[in-house]
Amino acid sequence: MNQRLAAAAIEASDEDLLLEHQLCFALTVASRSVVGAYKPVLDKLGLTHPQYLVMLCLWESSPRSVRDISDALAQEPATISPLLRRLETAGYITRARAAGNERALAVGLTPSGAALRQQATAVPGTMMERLGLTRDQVGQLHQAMMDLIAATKAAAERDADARDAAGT
Amino acid sequence: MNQRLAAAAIEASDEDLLLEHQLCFALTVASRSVVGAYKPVLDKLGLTHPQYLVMLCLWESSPRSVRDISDALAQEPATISPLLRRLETAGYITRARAAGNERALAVGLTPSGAALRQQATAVPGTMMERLGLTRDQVGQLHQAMMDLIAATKAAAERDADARDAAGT
DNA sequence: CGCTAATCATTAGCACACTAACGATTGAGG
DNA sequence: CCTCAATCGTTAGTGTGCTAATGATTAGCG
Repeated sequence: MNQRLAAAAIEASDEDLLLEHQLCFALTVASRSVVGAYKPVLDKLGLTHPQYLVMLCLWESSPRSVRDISDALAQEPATISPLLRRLETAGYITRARAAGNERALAVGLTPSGAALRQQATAVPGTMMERLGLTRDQVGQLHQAMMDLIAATKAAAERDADARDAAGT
Repeated sequence: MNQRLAAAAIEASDEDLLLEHQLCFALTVASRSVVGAYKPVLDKLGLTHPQYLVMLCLWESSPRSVRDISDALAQEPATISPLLRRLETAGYITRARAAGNERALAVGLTPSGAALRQQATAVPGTMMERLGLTRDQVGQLHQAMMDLIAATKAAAERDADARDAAGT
């Protein structure tokens, strides 16, 4: 029965290849569009969107390591590293060796970076208003995205398991 | 009344700055994760995800101009241009001057590029299965993304109008 | 205690994605 | 006709984002 459903679900139709039907396409465009909608707002703070996310991260807790930040943002340390360098140049963060662990970095806030939080408090509300979204709508979309992320994670783990089994 | 609702909607709360509450964050992670989930599948076709979208575009209609493709994919021509060069190197597309308009380009499919469509027909179904999504779920998410895109477009137009008014 | 494996951050190399600036071609108005 | 503005594609420059490789440090295990 599950077999039949699965078979039915993956039955290929020519219409499935239409660009306009692709969820992945709609998703990437939505992501780029929403990030783009943040631009005029974040420009006032002198931040790009990825940099804004790093600052949110540090306003919640600091100092923290590069690995810690990269885990929180679901990105590779290699992506975060140059980003932090730019934030340091901008004068918002400090980068020092962690006490008691010379290989880890302690990424902290400068007074300027800490002060920026005050201006940033207005950003989420401004964006909801700009996009004409209610808190409920944001919450529902957020949940839908989290479910999608969980689905990709499950797929990645199945792939990893399959690789392990093959490698055995 | 609308004023009161709007005011209530944008009332800033400290919790709004929590990374975990940001729709934009969930959206970017979801986008990267889903694109990442395509990677093992598209690797078999020798395509990156953006390249896959260009091919979908051309399988629907070709030859077409760079401008036409960039409009269909909601991207800048400057982004598409080097992407097309790589697809040409891969042997999937041709780039020739358009008949009757020497400045436009006619981007077409090679036999190899046209043949690739057969293998690609399995991709959407494979991805639905990989992510454990039904057609209904995909449709609902797709609609939610389209609504979000429309909201950002409306915001961008308001910004443009405001600029025009200021420039007057 | 000492060696080996794991962890941490960075760099290099590739591919997007954007804005701005540029040369080439075309169209539209005088 | 003919100039001038608009359109087309490309390039340059900046900023992500990834994988792979590297050097430095630490931890774990004999």
